[in-house]
Amino acid sequence: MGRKKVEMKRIENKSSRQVTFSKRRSGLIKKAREISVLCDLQVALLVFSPHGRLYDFSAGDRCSFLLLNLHFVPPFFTQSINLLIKL
Amino acid sequence: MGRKKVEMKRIENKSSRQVTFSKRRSGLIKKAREISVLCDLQVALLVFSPHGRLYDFSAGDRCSFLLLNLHFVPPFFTQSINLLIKL
DNA sequence: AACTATTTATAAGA
DNA sequence: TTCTTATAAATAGTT
Repeated sequence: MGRKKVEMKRIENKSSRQVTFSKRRSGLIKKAREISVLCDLQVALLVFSPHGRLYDFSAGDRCSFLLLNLHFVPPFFTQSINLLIKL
Repeated sequence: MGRKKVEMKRIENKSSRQVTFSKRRSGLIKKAREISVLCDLQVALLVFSPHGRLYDFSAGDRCSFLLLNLHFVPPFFTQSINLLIKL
């Protein structure tokens, strides 16, 4: 959709990538909210940066979660854990 | 989009609701994958039934999570906890 | 499970 | 960066 069909690969230009993210994020959140309302479900949407940091979290109007992002110090445990608690 | 504009409220007819869920779920997962690829992000999508059971989990091709859904017996702890671990 | 008339999302451009 | 608009894509109702 849009003036041209876009190729499905990483957008190399940083500002274009940022613009696309900003536009598509709203669209994605809108659609998540819609399916949530229409189909009587709760939807959580989690977006992470390439390095695993939580970048965005959206749960829709009818959906409440508490998200705890726990970081651990390497080398004992290099992963991060996200604790998602339904309220 | 479609033959008519739909009102944003719960679809009461169960089979229509199921059909809409099936159609829109694929669309939502597709869009989550697209933003993930285009913007170089990892996206996790969690869908829960009205009573909090995990119904669907999707993380896209480039995104690996391990999701543990822990249930607790009431009345001591009535909530469920979802442990989302980045791999 | 397909089709297709329409609505909706969005890539470029202003 | 916010608004516009041409076009691609999603999907509601139908077959």
